[in-house]
Amino acid sequence: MNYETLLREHGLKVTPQRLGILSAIQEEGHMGIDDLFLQIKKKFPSISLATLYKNINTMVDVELLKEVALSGLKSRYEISKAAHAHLLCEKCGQLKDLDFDLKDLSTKIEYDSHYRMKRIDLMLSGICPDCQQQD
Amino acid sequence: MNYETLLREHGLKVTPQRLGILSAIQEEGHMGIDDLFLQIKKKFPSISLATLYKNINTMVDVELLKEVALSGLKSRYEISKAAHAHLLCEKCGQLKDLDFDLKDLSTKIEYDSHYRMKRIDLMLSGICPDCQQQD
DNA sequence: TTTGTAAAGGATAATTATTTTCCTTTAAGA
DNA sequence: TCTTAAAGGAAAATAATTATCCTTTACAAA
Repeated sequence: MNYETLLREHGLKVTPQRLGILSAIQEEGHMGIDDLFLQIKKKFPSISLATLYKNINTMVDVELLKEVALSGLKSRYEISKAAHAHLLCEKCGQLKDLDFDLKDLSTKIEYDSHYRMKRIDLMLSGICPDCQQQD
Repeated sequence: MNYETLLREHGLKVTPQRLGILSAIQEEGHMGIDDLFLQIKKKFPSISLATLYKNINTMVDVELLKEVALSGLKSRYEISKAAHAHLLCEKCGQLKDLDFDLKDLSTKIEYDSHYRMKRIDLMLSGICPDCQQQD
């Protein structure tokens, strides 16, 4: 994926920090602010947490990133893509994408409810196979 | 609904503040901390915000309440019931239950993924019919 | 290229959100 | 009634996020 193009397409300036943020998120799939800050500091030791927050917010605003809200935990962020489901392990915190297309469901509920639908999120949470072993 | 029984069944003491919190949530369907605090102050002007937080947390811990996480907004809380979907209006903030049973879907994904599933949430968001008019 | 400028970065302060502490009060079982 | 562990309230402490202000930089127009 070309992050420079991605940023420009969303009307944002290309900066080294932004490129670093995007590649870190892409590499992990999803990241929370704190992990992201630790990760990004490896490449940019002087980056400010405020810069990270500002960039996350602007990228969410232009819908380059999507915030995944989790109950009881801080949000994670992912690079926007077609609506899909998420699977969270409540023990180890790993968040995975599920290959489950939500478009048809969204369209159906849009039709039934008369809402102009913007977004659909399906979140499953439980204990992953690895963590089940450890009990 | 009998809130005294509900509290006792979850091993919690019955207090006037807790009864007030539960009936406020039930009346509205879902509430965030701040609205809940305003509402509950009508009946208990001296209630502390810390008390509200503590009660919400304990009731979530014993699964009497469920936290509904929303991206970009503070969480809402609802009284636990069978897994159902939610519909949020991004403009007016109203959150509604959708009569959409998620059990079968959860069971299927549990089987496919080998996770021990604890929870499933389906959240749709968009603009409600009323707010569409106002544009 | 150079240059002008709006936007981005970094440090810090400020604000907002949530939790903890500590003392008083109360629910509920003995 | 008592007893006591838990709950309430006020305030302080901590965590999370945003705003401010000055410096630096991306980038487009000359």
